[in-house]
Amino acid sequence: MTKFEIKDEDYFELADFFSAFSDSTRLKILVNLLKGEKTVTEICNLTGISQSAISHQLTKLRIMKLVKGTKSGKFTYYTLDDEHIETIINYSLAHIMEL
Amino acid sequence: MTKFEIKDEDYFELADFFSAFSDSTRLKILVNLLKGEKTVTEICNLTGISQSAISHQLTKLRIMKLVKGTKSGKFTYYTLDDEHIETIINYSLAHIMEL
DNA sequence: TATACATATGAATATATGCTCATATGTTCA
DNA sequence: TGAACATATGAGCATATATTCATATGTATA
Repeated sequence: MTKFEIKDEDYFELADFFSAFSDSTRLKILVNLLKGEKTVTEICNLTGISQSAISHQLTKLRIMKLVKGTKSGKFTYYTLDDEHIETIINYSLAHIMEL
Repeated sequence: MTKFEIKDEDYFELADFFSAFSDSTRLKILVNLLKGEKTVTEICNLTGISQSAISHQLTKLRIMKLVKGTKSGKFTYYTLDDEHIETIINYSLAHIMEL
């Protein structure tokens, strides 16, 4: 049971948070980053999704503070920037597996 | 760490699952149902959202098997139909409160 | 230095989504 | 029975979203 008051703006913030996980491309990116740091090209190869689409989604994930990108030479190394991602994805994955 | 293989279709299913939580109206409905069974009109009054909008979103939540509606006379009593909802919402709520 | 590689990003487009409005269906009760 | 109430749903509309295509920027290397 939710024990505290949830303000109207909290619902929008919460909806935005869940939106980050509501797209298969972003989920694929996040799941791949669970295994460790990756460059954009590596994520493209692992997912089979175009460079542009991956880059656009990484930008969104960066804005949402879920991933972090570190530039080094011609590469940008991406890592997860939020410790809750793994728990939420694994919990929800276990959930849909039950169905 | 995710220990098993995630199939391509699983990503779409997972994205659909998160989509259920990615709208403030649906979140408001779900949070209100955490407190127990409610009729459509009660949810409208508690949220200040129109009957039509609530009914449309309840239909979506029903299709996604997150809520269940039981007709009795002129009322339809809605309840949560998935034990994971409370955990996921509370965990994510705690998360955004940290920011 | 010229070329290939790595990444980011704007514009255009197609599709999805959520709301309102109107209305249909069914129930209760005076 | 007729009016008020409760809910569901289709159509239309406005907005959001994801992708592709083209291109810009920066780096490495032959």
